[in-house]
Amino acid sequence: MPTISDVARAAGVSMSTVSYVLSGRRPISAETQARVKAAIAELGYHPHAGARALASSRTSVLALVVPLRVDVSVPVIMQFVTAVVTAARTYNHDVLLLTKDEGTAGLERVAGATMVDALILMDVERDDVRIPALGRIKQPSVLIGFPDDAAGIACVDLDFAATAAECLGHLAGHGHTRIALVGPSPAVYERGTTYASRFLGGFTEASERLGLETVAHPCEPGVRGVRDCLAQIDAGLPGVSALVVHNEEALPPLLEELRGSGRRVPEDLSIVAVCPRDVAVGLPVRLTSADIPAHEVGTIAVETAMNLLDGRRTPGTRLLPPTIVERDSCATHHEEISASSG
Amino acid sequence: MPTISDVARAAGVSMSTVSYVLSGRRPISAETQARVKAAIAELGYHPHAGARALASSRTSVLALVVPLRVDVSVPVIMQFVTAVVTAARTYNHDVLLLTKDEGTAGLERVAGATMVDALILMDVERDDVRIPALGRIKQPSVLIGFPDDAAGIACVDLDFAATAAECLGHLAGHGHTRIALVGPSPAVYERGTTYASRFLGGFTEASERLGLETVAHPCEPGVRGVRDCLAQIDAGLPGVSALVVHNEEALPPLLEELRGSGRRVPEDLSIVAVCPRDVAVGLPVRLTSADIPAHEVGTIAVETAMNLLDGRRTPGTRLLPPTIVERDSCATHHEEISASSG
DNA sequence: GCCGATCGTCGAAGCGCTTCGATTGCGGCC
DNA sequence: GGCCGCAATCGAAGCGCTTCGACGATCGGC
Repeated sequence: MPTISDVARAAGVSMSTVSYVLSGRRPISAETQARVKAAIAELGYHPHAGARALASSRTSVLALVVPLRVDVSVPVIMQFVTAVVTAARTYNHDVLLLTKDEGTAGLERVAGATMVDALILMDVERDDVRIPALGRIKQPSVLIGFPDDAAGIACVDLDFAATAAECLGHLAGHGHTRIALVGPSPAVYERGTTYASRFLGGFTEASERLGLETVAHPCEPGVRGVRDCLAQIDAGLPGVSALVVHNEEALPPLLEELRGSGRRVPEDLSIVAVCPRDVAVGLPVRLTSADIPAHEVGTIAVETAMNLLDGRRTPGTRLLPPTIVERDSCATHHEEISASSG
Repeated sequence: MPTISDVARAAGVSMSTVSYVLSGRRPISAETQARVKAAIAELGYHPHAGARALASSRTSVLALVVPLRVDVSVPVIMQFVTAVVTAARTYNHDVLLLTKDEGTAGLERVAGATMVDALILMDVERDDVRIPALGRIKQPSVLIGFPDDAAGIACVDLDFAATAAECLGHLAGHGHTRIALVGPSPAVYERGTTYASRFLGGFTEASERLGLETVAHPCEPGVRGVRDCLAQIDAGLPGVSALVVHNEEALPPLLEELRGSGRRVPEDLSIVAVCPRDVAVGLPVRLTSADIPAHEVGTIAVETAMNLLDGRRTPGTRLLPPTIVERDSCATHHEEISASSG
């Protein structure tokens, strides 16, 4: 492994000149730059990350804390991860992968050891124990999600309240007045993952504002969960004509169950789902959906981290506006057609 | 951030003594150890990772190269990742996440910069360009998967050939003689991911050995892919009574399609799937399956990397034996019952 | 009662890099 | 024509840690 002084010797300059060519922090003449770069290429020189980190206290590594065994769909998590890693690379950073179940210890380890420049945390909970830990750390951090007290912390997420309102608005615009929410599994609410309650809050609020009749039920995973949830909905709101589904995992069994019981989508029941685009189009019925903009959220999280690193102040909170894409799961509702009761 | 010399001063010893307490490389008296540890705890000292890497040329970081947008199911990838991260932690290592689409550059970057101690690569292809790159790198590496020329490279994977044989054996044991393979999507074969061809090879070989009548077809993703694949199978092997499905993503639409066309599982058609346990039990019919031991593979990959780091020679290749778990998708076949033709 | 081993500890030399003065030419200005 | 200022480069001082050789003290053996 050649070192910077090998390069310097080969190029006939001093170590510091090589360093400045690499960092661009001081002007170096074009000819010298060329010689240095040639030497670097010829020797196959790579600066030693540890030495660099030691001297500059910059690591070019971002920590990403991902949830492991959670109730949120794995492909969605992976989309966030992909987005973060890709965005990080555009800033010449790599990503160190931590798991949420290491809790506070993982954060303190990588931060204390100066292994990373900044941290990005996914799956933030209402009263997340990791939030106070972030205060004890010298590196900046960005949350994907939203704790109860987001004061002074950079957060990025989809505006779930607005998304819920948008879904209801869309259905109301199609003449639906009796609408049910199929929510995430109860475990998600219990854990205090706030996207669930933010969505529910937006749903309730918009329901009142629009004068709709609605019910909301969480939905356990699996076929049985879906069946139970549908039963509760039918019992609580007879004649329901549309569903807002905020639960990716429930979608396949839900569609299957509806089909099995002879309810056609969208003729008998309209659906608006909240899910990534690809799951919306991958199902038997192409679903009208509010997109989960994982890529955008991940990218913004990294950008925010970089801004923080450069000392730029950034808006504490970024709530991305929802986008509803119309597909084949929403029909216009006419009162008489579905005047049934369950 | 306190440094080792702060700790030394606080404990009234020299820096080197602190270092030896931490590393255990030289004997230090119990009292001294106690004082040093107390000082460490009190000051909240964490060794600086960069400084440590510089002085010891050990980083305590493993690189993990994951495929991003591939045709292999995301949850399965995530299981490997989880296993690797968890196992790495038991060896006090962290994991740097690289994406396969960075290709050779990513490997060279992290290896050249001495950011990691060893590399673990997933989704290895027949003639993977990354293999030669590994030779130019000073760090050891472990493959999850199997290239054509595995000579001298540490590889870990499920024994897919044996798995295929086991699946056929299981079905043959239930009296089935006309069996079709629903393979991965054609893209997987084209990419040269060898697990597909190893499975197919094992399938063909066992089919002949057992005197079975079989066909094999790749299966495109989605409902249409499944439909086409089934049509081809019915045309090519009329009266087929069992399916071996080596394609997790196809399972849900496959079951749905069968149900839609009135073919019951297992009464009319038996199925053995190759997939992780949780997808096997999460479907409408609990599938008899050959497990994909992601956790075990990931763990062994990390162990192997650690052995390599410690200079221990390890068996170049680890092929894990298959395990078939019987569930509800396999029925005993009686000639007369399914004497139909398509 | 002396010698060599052994144990526990210290000091100092790096590891490879960044960065902050300092230094050297040079052209332009009064 | 001397001086100032700038552009381009160099030298050296660390950054925080590991590790090797050295050293004093203790101890058993003869």
